[in-house]
Amino acid sequence: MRKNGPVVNKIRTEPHTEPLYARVRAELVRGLSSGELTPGMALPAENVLAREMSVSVGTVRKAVDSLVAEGVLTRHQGKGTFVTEQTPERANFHFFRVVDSEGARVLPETLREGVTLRPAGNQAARRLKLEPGVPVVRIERVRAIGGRPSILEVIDVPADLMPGLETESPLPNALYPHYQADHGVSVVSTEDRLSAVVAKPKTSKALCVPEGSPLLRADRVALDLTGNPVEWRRSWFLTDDLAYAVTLG
Amino acid sequence: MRKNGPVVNKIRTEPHTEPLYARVRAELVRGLSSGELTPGMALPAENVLAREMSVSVGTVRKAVDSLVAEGVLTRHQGKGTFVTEQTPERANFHFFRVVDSEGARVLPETLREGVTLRPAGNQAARRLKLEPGVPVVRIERVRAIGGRPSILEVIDVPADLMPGLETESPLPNALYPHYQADHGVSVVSTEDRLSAVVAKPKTSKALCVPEGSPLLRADRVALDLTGNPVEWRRSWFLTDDLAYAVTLG
DNA sequence: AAGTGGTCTAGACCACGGA
DNA sequence: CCGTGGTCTAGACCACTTA
Repeated sequence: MRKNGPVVNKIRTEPHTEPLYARVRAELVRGLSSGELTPGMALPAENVLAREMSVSVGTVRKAVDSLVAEGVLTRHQGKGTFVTEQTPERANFHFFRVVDSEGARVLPETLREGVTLRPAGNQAARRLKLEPGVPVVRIERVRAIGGRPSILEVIDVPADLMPGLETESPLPNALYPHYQADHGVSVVSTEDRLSAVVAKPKTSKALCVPEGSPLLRADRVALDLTGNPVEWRRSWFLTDDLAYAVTLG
Repeated sequence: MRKNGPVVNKIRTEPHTEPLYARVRAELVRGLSSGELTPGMALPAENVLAREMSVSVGTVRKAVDSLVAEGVLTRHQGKGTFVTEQTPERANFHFFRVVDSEGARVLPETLREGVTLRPAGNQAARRLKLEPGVPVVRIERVRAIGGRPSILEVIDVPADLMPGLETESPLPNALYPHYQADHGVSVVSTEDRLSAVVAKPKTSKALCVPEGSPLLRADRVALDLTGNPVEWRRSWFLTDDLAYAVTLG
């Protein structure tokens, strides 16, 4: 440390300006959104970033820390920092919170699936922040747990966000890795609203249960790094042997 | 910085030892669990803690950061760092995730309540990590949203953890602040398992709905800072006009 | 003005991974 | 061996609160 070091930050001029690490973070987010930084790719080393942006390593670390905490970046000591790749494992671990009666995680398999292109309904438009009537890709799937049909999913995705998605059936089991790998769309968070409903003709048929059976309904919007909605999904769960696990804190 | 500064950490001897900030954190947690640090109390200033523990301020900050992130501590610039007080607002915001059909948060009021002392059932014992038969306080409440009975709660709490709780009826609307203020028990996280069930005689009567109506059931264990279970709660929600909101990410 | 947390720097050393 | 992230320090300055 210099003896009489004011040291720094002639850069910062006005008061009430945002912290430097926020700018570094914003710059990283820009790279991530623009496609300069793609999933699986290594970031420049922290000292390199620090030099390029004329800030100290500690400031870069603080910016990277926040993105690591959000799951967007992943650090590997000795190797580097990487853009998190949405693997099926990660998608299932983070975004598919179904457990059996003992509390152990379970994984689904797809039984049937249909993909169509259609205009957005009013509700879809509102949840996806689109104009009603804009084309969306609708995916309908029946998924099984341990061989038993247990989940019906009806998914709407803005068609312009993932062109050609409607031609890609059969889709893989986990959709978020597919969105990312084939369409450059990374889901980083979801907002779910859960309620209990009774099976109506359509759901009862899909899940092979009598009409009137209780089902857990999840109404979910998936968001990307910038908070843009990228998917609207309604799921009906047969929770005889299953539960939807969440932790708050 | 000294010219040739190895500087530090003669303290640390063995390899593979835990980081210093983890020890600082552990020390803070110890103070919190032991009651030296009580809710609402200000911590010693960061530079004081640093001097006392013979570490640098940055290391203290890192330890405090993690506890702030968990909601255990709260920083106020210019004033100090405080042990988070479980206010009804905070409890409702963090741990009561019910929204109306527009997605706006709603608050419940208690309609009826009964408190009894009884031996722990097998399931309660397993969820609370107790021996079966150990005394627990059971709280049963019917809660209303907008005047309509909407939630039935059956709550078991280890009696030795909160002596005299069974005599404190009527209990306040939010229980976690009460646990903390009157019994020194701070809930910092919960684990919920959600499923859909149909109303049985007891629940249908409590919520004034026909038997067979679909209800959202939440099976929750509340944990303190050290991960100890302190409450087991089963709630039945009438989700005609409500939903249970969660965000994943 | 004094005391607190908030930001930022510069530089040391450690632990890990790969050539 | 070298480059990477991980930990830690010492010290400066800023922003906010309180007296």
